[in-house]
Amino acid sequence: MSAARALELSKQFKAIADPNRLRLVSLISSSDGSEACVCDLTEPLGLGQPTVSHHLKILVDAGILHREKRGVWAYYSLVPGALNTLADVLSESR
Amino acid sequence: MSAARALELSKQFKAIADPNRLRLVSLISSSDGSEACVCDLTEPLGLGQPTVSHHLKILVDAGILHREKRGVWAYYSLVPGALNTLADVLSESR
DNA sequence: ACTCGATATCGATATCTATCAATGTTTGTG
DNA sequence: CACAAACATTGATAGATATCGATATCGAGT
Repeated sequence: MSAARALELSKQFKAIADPNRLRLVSLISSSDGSEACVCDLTEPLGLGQPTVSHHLKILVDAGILHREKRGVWAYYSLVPGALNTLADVLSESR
Repeated sequence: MSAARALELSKQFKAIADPNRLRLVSLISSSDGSEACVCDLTEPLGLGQPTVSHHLKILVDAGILHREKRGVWAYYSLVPGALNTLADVLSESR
């Protein structure tokens, strides 16, 4: 694996290598319609709103979540295939 | 996903969420006999021996690598199934 | 236009992390 | 036993990160 490829992948793995962000991804994927807004996510995580927004931004910047603003609410959903790419990397190194 | 489970998984994801450690796993898995000693890993990574030992320890502590001392050399290999578990977690959240 | 509610951004801080130089430990060899 | 090689550990430091409080932005309704 090239250093460049490793750096690229590590950015995505870093994004999910946090307990609260893992729970965010899990909560969103199991939400109704596979999307959720920030207000639905602060309470189950026990974190403040700015902190949740911060984590969501990291996941969006890493290409793992998609953000769609509808009215006052921001809806977050999984980017199709993003996690599969990471899963494949791990599966290939068995 | 429970907070405890998320914390447990995040420790393993943190272990591989580093470009040098991703390359270590890749190098080891593609090595002859699927194992490598520290002396084989410092040069391709361009890191010092203590730094490589540090990264390997993190991967061992996370349950991703196995360490076997034979003579003066320490041979590192993948723990069977460890990466598959992580891959499955990602696949389940599609 | 004004206000309110939802979300994002900013600033600060405490904690963690990666790296290296130096040193310690262990194993094989003469 | 002394020495050398492979590896681990320690100490120090610079950089990254998580969290929070305060503030800014943005859209909806009155």
